[in-house]
Amino acid sequence: MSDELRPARIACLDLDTFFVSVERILHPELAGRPVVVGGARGGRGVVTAASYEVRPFGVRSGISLREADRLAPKDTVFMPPSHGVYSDYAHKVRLIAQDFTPESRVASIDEMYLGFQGCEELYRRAGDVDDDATIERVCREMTARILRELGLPASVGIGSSKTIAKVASGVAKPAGVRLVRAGDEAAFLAPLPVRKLPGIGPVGEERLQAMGIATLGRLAACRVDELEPIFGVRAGDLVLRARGATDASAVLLGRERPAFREHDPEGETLGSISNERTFAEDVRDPRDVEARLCALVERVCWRARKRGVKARTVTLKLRYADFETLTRSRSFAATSSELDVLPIVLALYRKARTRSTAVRLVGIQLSNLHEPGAQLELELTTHERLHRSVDGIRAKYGFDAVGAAAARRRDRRSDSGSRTR
DNA sequence: TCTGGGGTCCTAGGACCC
DNA sequence: TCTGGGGTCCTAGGACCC
Repeated sequence: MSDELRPARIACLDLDTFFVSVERILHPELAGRPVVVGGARGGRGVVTAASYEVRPFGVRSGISLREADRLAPKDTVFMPPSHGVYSDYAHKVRLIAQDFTPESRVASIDEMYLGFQGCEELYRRAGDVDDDATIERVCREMTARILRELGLPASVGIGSSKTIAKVASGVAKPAGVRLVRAGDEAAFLAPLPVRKLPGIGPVGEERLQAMGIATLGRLAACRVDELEPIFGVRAGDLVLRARGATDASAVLLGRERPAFREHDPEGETLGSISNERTFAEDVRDPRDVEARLCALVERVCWRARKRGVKARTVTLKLRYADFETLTRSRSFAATSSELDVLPIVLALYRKARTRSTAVRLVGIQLSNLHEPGAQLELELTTHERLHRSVDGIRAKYGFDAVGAAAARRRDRRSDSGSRTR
């Protein structure tokens, strides 16, 4: 069979309860104990990862920490996430995976796709006649090595498209490998609930439920025009994928997630940069809110400069205590300086904050990003010179080492006197 | 279920231009 | 004499993913 006709062989490598697994490496005494990563017990956030020990009690990622506290056994350990450490481990996993195939795409911190078409000869042993079984064996060797060298359990799904591989990896958990052979896709998907298909979330699930469609088999039998009112232009794609079709992205593995993209050769989209913060307690005083906005603007602008991009649009996000959420955005000449962005953000905020209700969350997003051409030293504005020196210090000591927001944080700490050295 | 934080992509109306 | 059509940008909101 030629390369064009041979069905793609794609593996989805997914780390099991990744954040929990890393915490257990750092804190071996957590092994076998119920663990929730997300924040302090009863805090304001949500669960980002729950160990298998607490799942039978209904604790899963996405539920509030308060709810998790109510459901979980008393000896459950709650801990805040340490994202920097998780990134380090994710990187080590990627290096191991790349030993097995040169074709890989990072999908998120704990998930990647691997292409195996064309590798079969490399891995075939004497007597091997079944290439699917060969790749399945290789994937088991890969997860065994990740467990042995890093201590991280992982699962793998193998199929003819990213969708099939992804769904199969979910079925394989925990610590399993699930192969779906070419031709078996529709039968594999049919009994699964619609929610298992990437692209169908809580809203889509509910709307399908209202139409009496609960399984992917039923969805696969739908006509596209029946689903267009619900899913719009995505209807056709969803039906095809529910039928197990191999989409165009399957062979090429698609693009990397823009969050992990270095830059964009075509120059059409560079994604966005955002930071948002839910306050430990709702904030009523507008000046306090403005101080938090200032810190967020500083942070996103710093990240933009690190990436070497300038933004043409800023979006303010405001969530009141009663959860009413609004966004306000403004476009302007491309910049990556908080000295340009902050006045715009403050004007947006003062206009948008029409209620006296306390504020729960603020967020800042930079979008409409552009890569400026190389600049001569002489062309740098005063602002840009200032940022260069500040960012140089941050490169050594981190974001919080210097800056207006950092100064205010230090003030607050010494004011409260709660911090001792 | 009193609901995080980082993203992507889609929709839809209005402005503005040709 | 109230009237076109297409293209593109801006703005606001929402679904979804991990």
